[in-house]
Amino acid sequence: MRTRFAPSPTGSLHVGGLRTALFSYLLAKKHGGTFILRIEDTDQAREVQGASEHFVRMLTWAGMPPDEGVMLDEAGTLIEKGEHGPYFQSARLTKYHAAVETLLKNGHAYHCFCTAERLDAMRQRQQAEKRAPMYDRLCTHLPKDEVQKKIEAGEKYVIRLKVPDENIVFSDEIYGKLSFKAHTIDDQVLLKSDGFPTYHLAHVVDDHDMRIDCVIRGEEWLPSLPKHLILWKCFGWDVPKYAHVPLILNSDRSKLSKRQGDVSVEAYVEKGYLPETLVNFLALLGWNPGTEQEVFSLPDLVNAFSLDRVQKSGAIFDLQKLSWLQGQWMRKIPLDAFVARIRPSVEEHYPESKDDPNFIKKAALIQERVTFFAEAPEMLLYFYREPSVDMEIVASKKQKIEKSDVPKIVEFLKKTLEQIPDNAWSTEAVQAALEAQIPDSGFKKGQILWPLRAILTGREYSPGAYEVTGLLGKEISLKRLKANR
RNA sequence: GGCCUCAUCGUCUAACGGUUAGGACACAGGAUUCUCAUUCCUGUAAUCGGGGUUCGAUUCCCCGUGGGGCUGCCA
Repeated sequence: MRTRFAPSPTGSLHVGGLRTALFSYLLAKKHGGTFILRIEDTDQAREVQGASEHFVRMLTWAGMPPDEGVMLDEAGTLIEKGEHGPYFQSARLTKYHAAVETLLKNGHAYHCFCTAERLDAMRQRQQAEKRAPMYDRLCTHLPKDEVQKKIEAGEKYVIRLKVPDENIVFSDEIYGKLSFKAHTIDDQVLLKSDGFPTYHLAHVVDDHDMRIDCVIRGEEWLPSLPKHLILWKCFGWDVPKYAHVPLILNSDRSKLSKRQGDVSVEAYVEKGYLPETLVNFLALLGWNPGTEQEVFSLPDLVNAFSLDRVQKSGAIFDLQKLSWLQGQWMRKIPLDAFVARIRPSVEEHYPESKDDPNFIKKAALIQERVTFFAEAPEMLLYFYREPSVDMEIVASKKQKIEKSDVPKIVEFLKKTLEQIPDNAWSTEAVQAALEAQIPDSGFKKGQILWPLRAILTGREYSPGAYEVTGLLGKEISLKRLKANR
């Protein structure tokens, strides 16, 4: 099974593009096949420098680097690998020209010398008459010698497909039976006047050359499918399977666009989403496993994926579910990997954390409270810096603590904690000591633990009082208590 | 306008003629707990409308309605 992802290097990778790539990747891997990256750079005007490299980087980030076609070598330079290249369409011009020659020779295509002005006027007229804008085939009737004369005179021309008069019926892997009426299909331009092919020609020639078994692309291509089918037939080549994937939508159900949020994969990378999160989320957007499992790693997906469980209708990109999945994946990360990921930024904020023997324990406390790695330094602040403590927070009304009680509570905490020997200090020891003494203190557990936590962290919300006290150590804990008598 | 296409809770979706229409996110309650987060339990919430076919339609067919895509010498 050979599949491909074939983006146009006109900008950064779109989340919809990544999902199309994901489905292609999954289908290939499901069958032990090959996932190919081809670059469709036939529009010179719209090309963006560095886009191809960017695609490879994003695919690699997501865990699905191409097996064949355009990729990066160890040194990070863009290379092509594979027997069916070149994999940049701009390097395949002779192949397209040869294909066009066959079409011309067999009468499936013709030269068209119509100017942009004439075409514009024609379309306007058709619109005004409430007819579908289509090429009127003026140049189909040009005699051969006149065509020759015009070419020799240096007149600009394009090559158009001569659409035969027969209806098209086809079965898409996702949509099922599809039908198109012959007279609604336009004589598509195949070769532009600059000598470059249009998408339509290049797609068919390349997917044939590259032995693609299943073409997976966005639903927006559905209306031009009949043109492609006609081309396969004109060339006499076996038609691959086609799977058109439904669109990803904005919350107002329009095609996902930049105005309403982030559409580039890079934006999600920068925000700190894990590749696992985005891949998992995108897979579930339009596909379901048929079971109640929701959390899938890439290998899980390879195992479970099939095209027949892909949805036909577009799906709204739901940030809330994405965020929930991020939480799921954050908590799934092994502790040592989590530590490795937050370590650099934490050390940058608090250089002393580098020599902290309890760093791992502190990291463990925040792992289930963190959505993005970048939150870690802020969440660990009170371990490495003196927090400013607000008496309004310490004397919490919700915990039924009066300001006048605070000195007594602090006194109790000091007395109890001081009893713990320096070398026996630990979360467990703190817990044992406090729980043994609280019943006789005249206060409830919450009236004791809330102020302790608030004084040590300066915050309303944080990991538990025992854990914080245990990890902060006896000296600092008592120092902060004394400062807030 | 024309062509193609889609349609189940707010959102993502399951149910390929017979279910009290299921799950997840979100939301609301509750449990656990010193707070937050996590976890667990409970609840609110959907088959676009109208015709057929059938003993029986979410499911099959037709017609509406609504949405989306395409309608470029862009992809």
